[in-house]
This record gives sequence, C-alpha cells and structure tokens, in this order.
Amino acid sequence: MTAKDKPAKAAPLAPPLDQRKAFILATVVYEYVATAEPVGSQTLTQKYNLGVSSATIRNEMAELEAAGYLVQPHTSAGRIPSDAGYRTYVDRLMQPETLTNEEAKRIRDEFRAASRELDDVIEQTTRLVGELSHNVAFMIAPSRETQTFRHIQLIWLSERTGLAILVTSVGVAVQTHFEHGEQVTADDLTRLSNRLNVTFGGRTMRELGDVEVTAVLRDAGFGEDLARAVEGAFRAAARSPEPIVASSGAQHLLDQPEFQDLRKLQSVLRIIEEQKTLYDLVANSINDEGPNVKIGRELGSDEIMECSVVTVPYRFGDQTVGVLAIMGPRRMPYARLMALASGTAQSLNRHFADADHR
Amino acid sequence: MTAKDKPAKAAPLAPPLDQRKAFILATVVYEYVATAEPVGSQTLTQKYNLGVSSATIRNEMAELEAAGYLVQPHTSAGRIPSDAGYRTYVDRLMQPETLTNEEAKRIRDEFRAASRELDDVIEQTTRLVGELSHNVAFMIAPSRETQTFRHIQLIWLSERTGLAILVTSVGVAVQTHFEHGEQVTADDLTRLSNRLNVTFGGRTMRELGDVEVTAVLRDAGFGEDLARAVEGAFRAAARSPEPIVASSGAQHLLDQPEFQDLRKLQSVLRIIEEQKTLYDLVANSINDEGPNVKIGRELGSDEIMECSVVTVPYRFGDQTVGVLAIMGPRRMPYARLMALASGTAQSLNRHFADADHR
DNA sequence: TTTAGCAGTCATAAGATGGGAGTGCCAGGA
DNA sequence: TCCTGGCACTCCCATCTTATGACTGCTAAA
Repeated sequence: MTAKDKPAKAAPLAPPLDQRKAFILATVVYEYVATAEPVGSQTLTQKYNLGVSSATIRNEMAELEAAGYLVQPHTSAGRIPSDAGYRTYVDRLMQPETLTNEEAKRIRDEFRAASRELDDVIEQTTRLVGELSHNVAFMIAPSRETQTFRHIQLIWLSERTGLAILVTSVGVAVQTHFEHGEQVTADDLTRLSNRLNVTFGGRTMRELGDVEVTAVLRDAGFGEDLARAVEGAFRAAARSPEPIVASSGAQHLLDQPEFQDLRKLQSVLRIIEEQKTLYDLVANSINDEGPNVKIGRELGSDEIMECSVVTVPYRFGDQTVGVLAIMGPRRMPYARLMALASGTAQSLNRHFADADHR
Repeated sequence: MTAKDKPAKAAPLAPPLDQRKAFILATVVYEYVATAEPVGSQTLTQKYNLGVSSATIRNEMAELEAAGYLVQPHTSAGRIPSDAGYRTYVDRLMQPETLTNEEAKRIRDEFRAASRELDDVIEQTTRLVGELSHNVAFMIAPSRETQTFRHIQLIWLSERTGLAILVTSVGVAVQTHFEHGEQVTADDLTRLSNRLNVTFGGRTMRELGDVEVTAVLRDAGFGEDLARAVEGAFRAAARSPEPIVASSGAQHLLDQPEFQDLRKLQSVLRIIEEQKTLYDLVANSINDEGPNVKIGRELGSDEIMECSVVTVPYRFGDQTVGVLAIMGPRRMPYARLMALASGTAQSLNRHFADADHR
C-alpha cells in the first residue's frame, strides 16, 4: 500500500525530514516521554499548536512510521518512537537542557562535603546521581591497568607477614598481604621499598604485571624468598580483579510502567547485579569527548533492549579514567539526563583536579 | 518487641501443643513453604499420612488458628502460618538440616580460591550465599570502632601531600590523604610513623578517635602542622563512615509470589539500597552464639514485615567481628538457610583464621 | 473423639459487553 | 498539490457477570 509509495526513499532509513515531520517526531517523543502513553494524532493537535488538522498529522505519522521513526503497538493505538526515532530526536531535534539552579547547588554542596578518597567519591557520586535522576546510576572506576605506579611501601607486620601498599597515579592504594622470610626486618622492607620506587616509578601498572621483579631484587642483594613475595604482591596489585562498578537507584525502575512486567524487570536487575555486562556496555564511552547516549538495541543486548543509557567520561587530573552512566527505560528524558550526567562529571573532574595537587 | 525472644512464648500465645497439633503445624509450614499456597485440610490428609480424616484436621486447625499459630487469608481458603507459627516451627519443630555434599564442596572450593583481603572476601561471600540461597544475602563488615590499631605508615607522596595507611587488627588498611608542611621529608614521616606505632599500638580505634595526637607529637618534637595533619588522618580512619554492607541476590525476590505486588517489592528494594535499616536489623546478632532467625514483625519494620532474616555471626581470629545474613520472604526454607549460613560462616571463620597468622 | 455429609463463603478465572481512542482512506475544497 | 471533514473499521481495556472449585464450620451419627 503506502509501502509501494515510498520504497525508493524509505530504503536507507534516513529520508530527509522536512520541518513539519521533524516537529511532529520531536513532539511525539516529548509527549510519550511525559505520559508513557502512545501518542495519537488528535492529542497532538489538541495539546500542541500545529496549525493543521489531525487528518494531516495522521498522514505525516503514517509516513514517519514507514520511514522507521515511529511504531504502532497495535492497529488502533497511537504511535511511539522507535530506536531510530529516539536517535534522531537525540542527535538532531531535542533542545539541550541545563541543570536547574537547585540541582546545580545540590551537586556543588554534595561535592564540597565529599571525601577525598576515590572509592568514597565514586560511591557517593553514584548515589547522588541515582537520586537526582530517578534512574539507575552506575560508574566505572579507573582501571588499574591504565594507571601508573607511583609508590610502594612494604610494611612489616609480624615475623612472618607484611603488607604491601601500592599507590597509583589516581591516588588509590591497593593492599596485598604477603609472607616473608623470618629474618627480614622492618628496615629491610624500607630499603626494599625505596629500591622499588626508584626502579619502577612512573611505569604503568600493566607493565609491572609482567616485569621480572624477582631478578631485579636478587641482583640488588635481597633474598630470593622476599623477592618472590614482592613480585606476587606486584602482580596481585596490577591485575585488577574487575573494574569496580557501583550502582544505585534500581528501585526507581519499579515506578516506570515499562517495568511492570516482572520478567523485563528481572532481566534488568540481573544485569545490574552481574556488573560485567554493565561494564561492557559503557567501557567504550571512556573515549568519548562528552555525553553520549545508547538507545535500546544499540546496547547490543536483548535483555536490556527496553533500556537506554547515558554516559559521560570523567577525568582524574588530565587523564580520562572512568565513565559515569545513567540507565533507564528508553522512554527517558534524554536532555535532562545528559545535562545531569555532564554537570556531575564536571563537578567530579574539578573535585579530582583539586585533589590532584597530591 | 520480641527482642527478648522467650517471653512471647510464655504470654498468651502458648497453649500446650499436643503431638498431633505439633505435627499438623509443622506440616502446614512445610507444605506452605514448598507450594506458596494456603494449605487445606484435605491436602494434608492426602499428601501426608495423618491417620485421621480431614474433618478432624479441620477441627485441629481451627484450634491452632484460635491459638495464634495459623491464619486464614480469607474465609474459604486454607491456612498459612502466622509469625508465631513460624517461630514455633523454627524453635521446636523443624528438623535441622545439613549442607549437601555438593553445596559443601562448592563453598570449600570458593573459599580455597578466595582472596586474602577482607573486602574481597566479604564481597565474594555475599555473592556466593546470594546465589546458593536464592535469596538476598548481605554482610556486616567489621566495624572499625572495635578493631585495634596495629600499624600506621605515613608515606611521602609529594612536596605537599602524604598518604596515611592505617592497618587494624583485622588486616584492613584504611587510607587517608593529608597535607603536610613543605619542609617535611620522607625520613621525617618514617620516624613519625615509628613513634606513632610505639605510642598507640594495641589501642582500639575508638580510643584513637579521641586521643590528643597533636600534643603527643608536639612533645616529641614534630611540627605543629604535621602533627595536626596526622591527627586528622587518625580521626578519619577511626570514624568509620558507616559499616560496610555488601548485598547480593535481590533479583531472586522477583521469583517469589509474595513479591508480585510491586509495592511490597519496592519497599524491600529500597531497604536493601539504603543499607542503614539492614544494618540495624542484624547488628544485634553479632552477640549471638550461632545462627538466629527473625521472622516478619519481629524485624520491627512495617516495610519488611513480609520478610524473615537468618543471621549468623562470624569471627576474625578469636573475635566476633561481623554478621552474615540471608533475607527472604517469611515463607523461606528456614532449616536449609540456617545450615547454609552456618556452613558458610564456618568456612569464613577458618579462612580468616588461616589468614590470622599475619 | 472421630467422621461423613452438607450448606455456605469467597477468590479466581473465563466469557460477554460496551466504550473509546485511534487509524486509514476517500472525496471534496482551497 | 495539499489539506480537511467524515466515515467505517479495528482493537484494547475496563467492567460486569457467571461458573467453578477449594475451602470452611457445623451437626448428627458412629
């Protein structure tokens, strides 16, 4: 039918959107995000000033559907945006938003009172964003592999054991217990620490995972046992077990009509708890310049194709080290969440920059 | 409330339970836990060998209801256990269970491969128990206040800043960044560390939060600035922000019929994310000898009166330091979960005992 | 004390019905 | 060529009704 009308144009999924179509698409997204109800032609003419009749809107909407921007849940329902519809909206149609003064103040206050320790900051930021966004917030913490080695301190704890504290470029201390020979003294450990600091300072943790620490130390006159223990400590510290991800706000999902279906809810909850999938989802975003959005199937996982994710990288000093993300239903207020993510990330960057005079 | 456990029994709700009534109550609990359906008199006579007719069971059940052990969701439904019914079942009627060989092996293997660092172990244990129990597992980590001070190491990081690493009796390292005066050298910090170790070794962290470190250090000839910074570090380390609680397995709640109601589910999810309530719930259990159960309203919170919690304390060395807990619907397999909690706690104790030759 | 039988209760599931929101299409008008 | 009013049609959804069946408590007899 209408399919025959347009086939040539409709094929590549990016037919030109004249101004009226663009406005209609944007309005449908806006209205659907606000109400969670499929949007009909009459609703549009009544609530928005379009200057044409509902019949005209119907025709336009039919074309927008044929072009892949809208879909109809069932024959006699209104339209809802498709992934492509949201995508076009986000990339080209929506009005960027900025944080309200209130929100900006809240974020500022929160960071002013925040701890200086990385783990705490991540935990707290996640909580803050979960709360403000009313969606699920999560963060990828700096991966150890990309950090550089800054300092190691071997601490004598008892006659048999010691603790290695390794400080990286982002100020994180990784602790590893180790055993040493019985004749080792606290002084030995201090000398050894100094030696290690001189030799390896500035290297990336990735390199240190492979380095032959044992040989180096043996040459410097330290016992074989101790050297091997220290090498173990290095290895353990370098190999980040998995990038830490905190998350907060899962409860908000229940407020969304799209998750009244318990199966959908459960698959999303599982993904959140697993963490690994979350990580894969947004790991790439660390290379982005600013905020980014992934919509529905773009996430590449059937289990969360009902969701969208807003990501924004954050920095420590001048190195980008992690990602802040907000996940929610596809029907999310993109402009607002992008503003929130960006704003928070900026505060976070500043917070870490302040800390970076370390 | 029932905090004192036993008086509730003595009061109005404890008519003598003859053997047959006891058996019926136990069977109702067993059947209801298995099927999630109210249990009727006919079901009982058909599936269990009671030797009497359903009419007799009906009479008995009516009396059990009058005595407060059973309740009827509505007139023409079967019976389900009340809090008191579950309580009696757990205290006096149920058959204790032991772990299956398979489960025991799984737990053993998991701990064999486990890290030696406290945080990791807690995370991993929570995950394991959440998975095996098909319920929500969570843990209270050792509170810093009760730990004793073991070692502090001040590390020189840059001309203005240093890192204080404080090791406690349970082997946890707390890190705090601090600023020091410009003329301070790494050697100064080492000397200062030694001084602090000698002076404060063995004290509890609680004491250290109040101790006048500044004065002590000034007397020993260290600069005012540095002394104050170190005092700040001490304070920060002593004041545990809140006892860490990891949790895992929230997704399993969705499988339970009692949480099909989204409001109930949401209040439980919120409690889990808040953590504070969870903490209050089980903090007392740290003084228990073995596994313990809190049922429904005994938890003291309306929001989770649909839930029960199994708790068991765990040790580090010879000190009890935390609690492992499993939360689920009141209709939970108590004997199994108690076995699982106990078994895991034992493995955990052993794991930490091994580590305690530190 | 137990049991069979019976009348009564009530949640639940399964049709039946009507309303309403929304569509596509067409023919006439600018 | 584009827009619009009108109309027939589709189909979801809320509401109501009805039937079913799993229970119960009670009574009277064994």
